Amino acid sequence: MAAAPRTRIQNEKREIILDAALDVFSAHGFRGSTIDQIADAAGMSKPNLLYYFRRKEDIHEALLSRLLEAWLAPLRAIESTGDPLTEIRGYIRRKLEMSRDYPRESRLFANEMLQGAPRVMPMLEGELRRLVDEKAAVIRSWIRAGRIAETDPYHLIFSLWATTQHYADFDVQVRAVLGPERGGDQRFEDAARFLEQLFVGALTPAGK
Amino acid sequence: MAAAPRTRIQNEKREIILDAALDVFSAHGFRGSTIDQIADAAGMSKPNLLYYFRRKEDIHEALLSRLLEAWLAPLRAIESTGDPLTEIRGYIRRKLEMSRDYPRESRLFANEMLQGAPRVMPMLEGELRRLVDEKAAVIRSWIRAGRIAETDPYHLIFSLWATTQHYADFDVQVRAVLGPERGGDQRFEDAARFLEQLFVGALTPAGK
DNA sequence: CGCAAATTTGACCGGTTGGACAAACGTTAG
DNA sequence: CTAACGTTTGTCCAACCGGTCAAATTTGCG
Repeated sequence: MAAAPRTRIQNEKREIILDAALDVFSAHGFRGSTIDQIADAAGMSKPNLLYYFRRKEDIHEALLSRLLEAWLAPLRAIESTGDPLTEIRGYIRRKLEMSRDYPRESRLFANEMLQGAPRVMPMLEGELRRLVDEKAAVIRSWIRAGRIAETDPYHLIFSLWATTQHYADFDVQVRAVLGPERGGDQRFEDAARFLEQLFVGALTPAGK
Repeated sequence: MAAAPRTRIQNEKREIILDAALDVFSAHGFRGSTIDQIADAAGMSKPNLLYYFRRKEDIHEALLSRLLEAWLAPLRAIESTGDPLTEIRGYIRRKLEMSRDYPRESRLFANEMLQGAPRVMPMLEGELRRLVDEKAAVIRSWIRAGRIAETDPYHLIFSLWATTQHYADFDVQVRAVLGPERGGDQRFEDAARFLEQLFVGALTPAGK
């Protein structure tokens, strides 16, 4: 495996291309995007772009593999040794920050899911599944210890994903419904407050 | 407005085309789908398909307008006169049934959102926004009457949408994580149980 | 049946798309 | 300075795409 040596310009231009491609792919999906669109957005000619990435799919692949790393990080950060409700609140906050700061990445992932995950299926069935199994076991141990209410750990995780990613993937809808006055930047703070209340409220054990 | 008279064959074939197009559009989005793909899936030649729908966009438009009606119905069905927690449980059940029985429609809508809602923006800012405002007022009246806990009605609605639609839009991921044994049909029953617990648990007023 | 209207098909068209290629242009290290 | 290497561009191509059209076929009705 000889590592391809990269020049300074190569590193810069590849970064510009990936950023432009993220715009395009996250909005139109792989098939719905064209190399010309990406080249335009990157401010270069199509042949020039193809000098840095030989095929359209190479760009998409680079984006996805980079995304998947960042995708699992917040879940991995949940510690079995911490206070359960604090850990979950922290997870909500991290995922919500990702929706606010990296909405295009979230939409790229959503696009991949809608298409049936043709390119990331092995990762879903492998790495992701193992990680979720592991964290589900942690949640179950919290339940057994009476530190959170009895609940289905898998569907709890799905709900955390769904509610937080919603603010990136369905951003247009959220903003349209809230209107200009309530749809400003503070919608993420409102969401954080609401979601912490929702999950903490439902997970606080009956005793307390 | 002269209603275009339709023959029996026209009604049947248009239905077949719309069904095939729903398959294709919901997986690849508008730009990522081709007339040939749809014609193939519908079992007819491209010119034949274009005899029933003159333009690709006409098919997409027909699907969307049909979808939007069904989309608002469950929310509309929430009655201010009913028992709050029963109404919300019913809403969860109806939305979850839609995710189970009409996942392609959900994905078509999700695709439209990811693309920035170019074709349904007026509906989001008009009809949808008005309806959500109306139901948010209902929820607020429940809160004022002390029948459910204090909460943000808009983000509550977003969470209900997100959690229920997740089982259609991210179906691949849900099935991959649950695996073959737990990812069978009963995942919707498990989800219903979990979500009712989640929202009822968080919304039950402090007194009770 | 027999005929008009509805349906289906194959051939075709102009524009777009992903990608190849060689020539021109820049950069940089000796 | 200059040769070698890295970068950029214009041109080109075959496949694909949305859509047209006229001819052929089928259907429904008196």
